[in-house]
Amino acid sequence: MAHERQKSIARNSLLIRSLPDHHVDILLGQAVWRSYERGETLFLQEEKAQAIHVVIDGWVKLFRMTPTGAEAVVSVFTRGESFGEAVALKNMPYPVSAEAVTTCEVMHIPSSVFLSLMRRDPEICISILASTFGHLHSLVAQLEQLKAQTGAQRVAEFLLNLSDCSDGPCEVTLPYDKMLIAGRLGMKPESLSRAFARLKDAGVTVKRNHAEISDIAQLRDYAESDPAESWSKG
Amino acid sequence: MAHERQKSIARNSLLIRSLPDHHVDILLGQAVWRSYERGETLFLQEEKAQAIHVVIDGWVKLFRMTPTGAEAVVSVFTRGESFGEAVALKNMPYPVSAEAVTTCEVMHIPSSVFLSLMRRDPEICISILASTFGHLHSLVAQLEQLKAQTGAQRVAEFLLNLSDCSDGPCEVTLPYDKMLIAGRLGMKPESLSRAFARLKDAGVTVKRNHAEISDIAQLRDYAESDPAESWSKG
DNA sequence: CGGGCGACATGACTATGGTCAAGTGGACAT
DNA sequence: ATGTCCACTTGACCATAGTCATGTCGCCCG
Repeated sequence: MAHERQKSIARNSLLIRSLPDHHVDILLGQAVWRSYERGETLFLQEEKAQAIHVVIDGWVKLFRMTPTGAEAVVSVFTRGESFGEAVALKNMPYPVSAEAVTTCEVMHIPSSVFLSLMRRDPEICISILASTFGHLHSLVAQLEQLKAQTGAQRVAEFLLNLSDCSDGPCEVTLPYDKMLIAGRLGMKPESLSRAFARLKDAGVTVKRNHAEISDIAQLRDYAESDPAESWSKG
Repeated sequence: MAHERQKSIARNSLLIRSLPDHHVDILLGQAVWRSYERGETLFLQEEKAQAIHVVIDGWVKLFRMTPTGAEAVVSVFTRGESFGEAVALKNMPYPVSAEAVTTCEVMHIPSSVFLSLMRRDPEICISILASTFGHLHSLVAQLEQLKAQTGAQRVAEFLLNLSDCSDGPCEVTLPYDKMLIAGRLGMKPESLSRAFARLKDAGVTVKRNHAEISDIAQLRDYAESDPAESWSKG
């Protein structure tokens, strides 16, 4: 059963916030609300999708198991973010598995509910397309990063995304453990450690799950500089 | 103006093929048909999207320019494939640029046409979501490949995707030049050369734009084997 | 026919990042 | 307190792939 706090987070999610109130009430009313413990599975790759998922609290990761058993993290979602839209509405098998990274609360909207609302009001499609586009865009950005940046630069961007200020010094808290951050950024934990070490030159100090950035602008320069130039003199 | 051959390719595209005939006729009737020369730009990153694009013939690449000027190829489309669906319907700026890789023909469907049809028949949303899901899926697959496979393995998968037979020997023609293949697979042309050289051990011979595979199954084994094991013994 | 250009191949060198192995240090339970 | 577990760090080593330089081949153009 949903408390008001949970419903309000759901209302503000990218997926739902632009819908008219009477539709939102129907969606929230028919949704399934669940808690997951750290490590619990939400669904597995190849499973048939039957719901759209909205994270209310905590963190959830999407990942793929490669044929050789290695795990590739595709994305990590938190409060207000949703996933599975396109898959659920087509009743297709998930291309990824989902697992709770921390204790978390998730709202599941059965795709049938969404589908019947869509028939009544096509505007809802646009909401879904908007979130789906968001995912598309973030995957494209990840691809660009993997192809064009070094590990340390990807870590720099990761920190920049966490920080809310736009210049000067800043502090950020790492939202989940470093093993997962490494996975999300396409590297091994050892490499992440070394990337953090390198970022010391760019004014970043990391202690526990806390990072201090001495100058946001400097870090941004580092993240976007050409890997070829200016490193030798490190 | 569209010939019948062009219209028939459009009808068979993933985006359009599941729509009812009377809608398809409207879409094809209002589409803009254009030819592009090799190197010509279809649209630029950050430009506002106003149409959905369907490739009728030739090859089109989507790519991003990084802040440092490097180019990251996101995908390469050919006959029957469409792109820009989610972006166009939200009137958002393209996250990528598009360029003709060969001389090609492209059909542009103004998003207004799609939107008005959607209001009449919500089923159309599902078609759009289906193509969008396809793109999402292929990006996820690319991410997994980049994170979990070596260059030579990615080349092997690329060849496997081109081949239509499922075992035994096989010949494939490289669909566009090696510089672009390298970009698509996230490597430099030099590395692609070396990757092809390595694949000789896996039974692949490349001459010009023609590749001979002595045994599809063997190549598949190579593509999915664990990078860590079995390589030292070259 | 010869010159030049661009795609592609190859060699030498370097750097990024994966692997393995040995630590450190915090959290938690007994 | 003390031991154990696990995340994390660090060092040594090596494979992969980027960079730079050079060389070859095919092609277009005069």
